Amino acid sequence: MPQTDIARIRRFNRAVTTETGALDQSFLGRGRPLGAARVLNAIGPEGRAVSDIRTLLDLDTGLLSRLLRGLEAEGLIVVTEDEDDKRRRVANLTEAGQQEYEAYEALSNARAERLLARHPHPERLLEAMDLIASALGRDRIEIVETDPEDPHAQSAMEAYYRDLSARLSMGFDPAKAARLDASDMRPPRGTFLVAMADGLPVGCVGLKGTDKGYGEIKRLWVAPSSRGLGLAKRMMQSAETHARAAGITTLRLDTNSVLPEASTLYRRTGWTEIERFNDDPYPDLFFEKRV
Amino acid sequence: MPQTDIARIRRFNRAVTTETGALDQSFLGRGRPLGAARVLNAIGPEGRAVSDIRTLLDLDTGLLSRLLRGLEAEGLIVVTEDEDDKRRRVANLTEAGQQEYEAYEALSNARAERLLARHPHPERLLEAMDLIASALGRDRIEIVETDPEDPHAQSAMEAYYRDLSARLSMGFDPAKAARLDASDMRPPRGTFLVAMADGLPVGCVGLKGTDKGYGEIKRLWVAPSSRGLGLAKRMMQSAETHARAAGITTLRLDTNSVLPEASTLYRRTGWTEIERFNDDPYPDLFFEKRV
DNA sequence: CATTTTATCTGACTAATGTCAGCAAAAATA
DNA sequence: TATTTTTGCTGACATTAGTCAGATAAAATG
Repeated sequence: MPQTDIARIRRFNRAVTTETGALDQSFLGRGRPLGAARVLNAIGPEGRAVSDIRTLLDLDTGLLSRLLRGLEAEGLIVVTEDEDDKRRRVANLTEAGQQEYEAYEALSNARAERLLARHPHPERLLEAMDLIASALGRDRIEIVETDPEDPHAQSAMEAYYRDLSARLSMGFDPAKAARLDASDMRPPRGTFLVAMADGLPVGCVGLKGTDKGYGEIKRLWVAPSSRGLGLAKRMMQSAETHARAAGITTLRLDTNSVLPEASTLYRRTGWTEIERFNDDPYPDLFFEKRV
Repeated sequence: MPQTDIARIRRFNRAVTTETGALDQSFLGRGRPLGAARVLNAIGPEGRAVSDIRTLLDLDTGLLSRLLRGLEAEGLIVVTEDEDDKRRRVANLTEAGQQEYEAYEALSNARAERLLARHPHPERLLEAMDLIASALGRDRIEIVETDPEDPHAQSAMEAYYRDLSARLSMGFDPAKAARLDASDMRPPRGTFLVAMADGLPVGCVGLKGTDKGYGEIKRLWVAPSSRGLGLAKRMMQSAETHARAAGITTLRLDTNSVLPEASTLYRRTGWTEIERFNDDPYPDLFFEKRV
């Protein structure tokens, strides 16, 4: 690796560690050791099981137990038995705990906000952050089955439509197509898969069940920050597995030649081009695959 | 700030803290507490004054003193008196210390290298890192007087030429122009200023002394990652100050209309367009300013 | 139902980090 | 030259973080 590349990464590391160091300092300003602050943050307004906190923060059982005891003594949390499994315990914020939690939130939001506010191109900065977050967490992208009307699924689809209308020169009316087939992309007929990276959607694909003897793949999308990581392939494989499980033997899809990456992917993964099989105005390429 | 922007920044923060946490873990693998490892790293192959280490790592005098004692006992460093100021002390790595230092370097380089290697667009990743490092450290950009043949100055100028030939459609031969006026951009006739952000050059400008009754501004460049921060303006102001100090009363410069940001800046900061005053083929706009 | 596993807690430590007062030598300043 | 400031060291502590070996109760397993 060239010397300057190393220097650039080093500079990034220094900048980022100073920044997180400064945030930690400001957290300490609230008079609580960092460990306790982190636990409070991990619990969050929804509450969280003790075992989850442990895996999340990678803490020793003893250490965590004592930190929880401390927060309890401060009156910030209550730890109660889990009803389903009485070995497990769940931590929840009290009224006072909520306030403390929000104070910490405000501290980090303020830093984030200041950073964005003083930057000439906030969106560029956010995109750079997305890119790096994806690069660092590439093996942490999870593909999860989601209801097509779930907010994450919706926001992924909206991004897909934005991308599409940016690439297609002709006008494009997403709202119409969107509502039409939501019900066909739910089990048991079909499914909708969202790729989640650390809580944010970075990709999606829909499997639509039909009565015409074949299933359809719809809305394959990958966020710009996560492209080139083979995510589309992973999602397609997952969709095919779901199709087989749903008893579908033939899959079809349509796409547009302004998205050459897509057709390349299809050709490389066993799809064959076929004649137009619908009268949708947007696509101009049609594929089929037996699964 | 919109909810999703916050989520994006949060995701970035999580990704980055897990990454630095993992690096810290791998540092711990060398059997030395983090504090000591950090001190060893701060000393570096060139050695460093104890007081500098203290401000760099923000350590208590007592704590640092003990950490140094520990490293000394391990035979990794020697701490000697500063010759100029006998109160101060300077830490230097021993043979064994160099080896340990390099082992730590190798650990972080390996992480950096792996990150770059597995990314589909390493250059995009590095640019994103530069952007973020600049955004985080924007008040840490320093303008320093540098010899035009210094490596930092050279690499800034090379970047300038790359930028220029990318924008100019016609061919461009930097080597010729480059060598010509290096000696005119040294005190007392002129100067060369480099904007340094945490050890890396992110901008430059040259002030060239001539015998024609005016000085010339040359090679104004700002790295893409640092654009929009008002750096060009700061560098120009600094160059003008140097010009006044060198007894120059009139400044001239040439530029090209393919760089509209540049001419806008000049017009806004008191420069007036004049007739062509040289026969250089590349520029097509000429400015003058009294200082 | 006996045994094993899981989830959590407690006590007893060790290691690491952080803080503070006081000291001594050298340098800077009045 | 007397005084103040700077630099770094040491000792004495306090706090935080991390580890480990039981102990207990509930759930899972055979």
